[in-house]
Amino acid sequence: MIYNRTNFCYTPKTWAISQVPQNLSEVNVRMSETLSDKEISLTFMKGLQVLAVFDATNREMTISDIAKKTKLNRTVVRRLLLTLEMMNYVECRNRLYRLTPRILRLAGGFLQSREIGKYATPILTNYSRIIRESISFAMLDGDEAVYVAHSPGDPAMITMGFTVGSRLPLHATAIGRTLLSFVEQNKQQELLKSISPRAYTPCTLTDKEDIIESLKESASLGYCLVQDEFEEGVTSLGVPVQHESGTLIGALGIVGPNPRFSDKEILENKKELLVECAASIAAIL
Amino acid sequence: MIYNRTNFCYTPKTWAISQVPQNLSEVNVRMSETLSDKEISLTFMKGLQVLAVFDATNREMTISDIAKKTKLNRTVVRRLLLTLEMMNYVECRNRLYRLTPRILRLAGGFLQSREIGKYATPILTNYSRIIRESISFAMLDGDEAVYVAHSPGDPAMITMGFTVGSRLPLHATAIGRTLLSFVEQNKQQELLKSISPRAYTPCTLTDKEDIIESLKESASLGYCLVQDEFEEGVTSLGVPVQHESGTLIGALGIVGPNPRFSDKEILENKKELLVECAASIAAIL
DNA sequence: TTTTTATTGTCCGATTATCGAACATATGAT
DNA sequence: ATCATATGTTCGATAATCGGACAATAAAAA
Repeated sequence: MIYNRTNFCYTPKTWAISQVPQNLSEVNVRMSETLSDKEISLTFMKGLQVLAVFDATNREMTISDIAKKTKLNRTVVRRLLLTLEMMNYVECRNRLYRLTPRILRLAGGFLQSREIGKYATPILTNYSRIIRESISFAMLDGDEAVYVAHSPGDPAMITMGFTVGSRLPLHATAIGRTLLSFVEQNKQQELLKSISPRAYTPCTLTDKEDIIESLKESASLGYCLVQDEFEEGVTSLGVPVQHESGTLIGALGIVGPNPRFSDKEILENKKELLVECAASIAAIL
Repeated sequence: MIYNRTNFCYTPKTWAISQVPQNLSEVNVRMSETLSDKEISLTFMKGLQVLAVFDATNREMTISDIAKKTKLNRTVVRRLLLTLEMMNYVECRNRLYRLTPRILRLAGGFLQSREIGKYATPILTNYSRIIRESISFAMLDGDEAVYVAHSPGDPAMITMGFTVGSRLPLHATAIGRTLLSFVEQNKQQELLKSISPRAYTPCTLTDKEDIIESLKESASLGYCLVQDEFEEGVTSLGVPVQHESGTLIGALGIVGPNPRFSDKEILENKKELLVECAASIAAIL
């Protein structure tokens, strides 16, 4: 007998409530109310947590790293990583685990859907030629805007590193504020409650009243212009992509140094083209 | 007492071996040999299977659809889908489940990694301006080439619907054959064994000897040119992206109607620029 | 080198989360 | 109305997961 388990302690599903949703704001509140806890698969949740810790800044991690970040038991993380490795979603090079291109298979169904992959992207590219700006198509995900399609225009512009999958705050960017402005009212209320507006620059609107004011303005104008609020010297323009019914699908945005947007006429022209582009995309969705 | 379980039968882990890897060729053979089956998490595997059935052609499905496709028990699929729904990775609109933008969080760590998102994409865009062609960056995943970055050049070109996450066969495309040609020898052998070359057009090389011949030619030339083999009237050009050490990272490719590649000089020029682009990308990886 | 520290690998009993047949119900087509 | 199909729900059986404990290994410090 080698193992001497004196104070063996099996802590049961307590963590299931306290720990699984990485940040509570992300979990749809209505869901957690209606869905009873036993209807869900805890192991799968943990696995998804493990996958989700790989982000832009954490590209490769050790088992322990991931265990710390996810607050999961190390041996559990290990088993999940081995599972991922066996399925070729991750690879391990001297103890550092990283995602493989196989991971795109999980998102592939979304990215390559007819709507986005096949139709939206070409339209974006088309208009980016006309407007001579890099156009992004973002959708609402929790309290963030997510780029789901992107037409790189000016190479200098995308050096900021925004690509498909990039996430932006809703309150400080034009594309985000557009989403916030044109989303259905009750969702807007909910989001406004949940977000805590961080000041990216001294210009960032952090007071919720101010933000609401800006949203109202955008709603009446049909577009949103944000200057210096996410990055100083940078202006962004956003327009909504809506169904005929008015329901929000997403938003288009262009970004550039302030001077590009200073001329009223040019701005107006860009806006109109962007609106046209949004209509084209809405039409095929 | 309502329930009358006469012939209750609990079929245990038999499926774990027989059914989990959706197609066996995809599972790294060495893995399944070294990794014992109890070191992996079966529930997580099933969850990943469920996510993976969402692809370009199956964008929204019912629980039963997914159960059939994954060959998993319906109630199991249901539980997994509810888990995904609770975590906002899928949404359900009148019984049809579909992926949400949240899914990009799983792939985000890959797409936005410094290498690909921040550096590679701008370089691609840059060179696509110079070459005046849409350039794609693909990596090897199993027996397919996966687009991990893409610079849409000519809008007409990408109407084919290839975007990030798209998958191409290795044997019938230039970018795929480039990967196959420049990958390490034993991996090449392995892949050649596993693939069964489908004839996409009458021109497609389906005889493995012929393919090997073509691979050798590409290896000596340093690039790969494939005409009419994936789609008639279409030519594609591929060059490898390699570390200084020679290890393959991925491949760049451009695609277009045959006439674009017919002029020897223009072709040579495009090739050289593409090689240059590949070197730039290799340098920052 | 040796010591220390951190990370990883492995074991295996305890126990719970998962499984899935069975039944009930809802939906939709003919 | 009838049939067919999809979904919701239950609950006992049990197999998969959990995780503390220890060993082995690697990395860092003395």
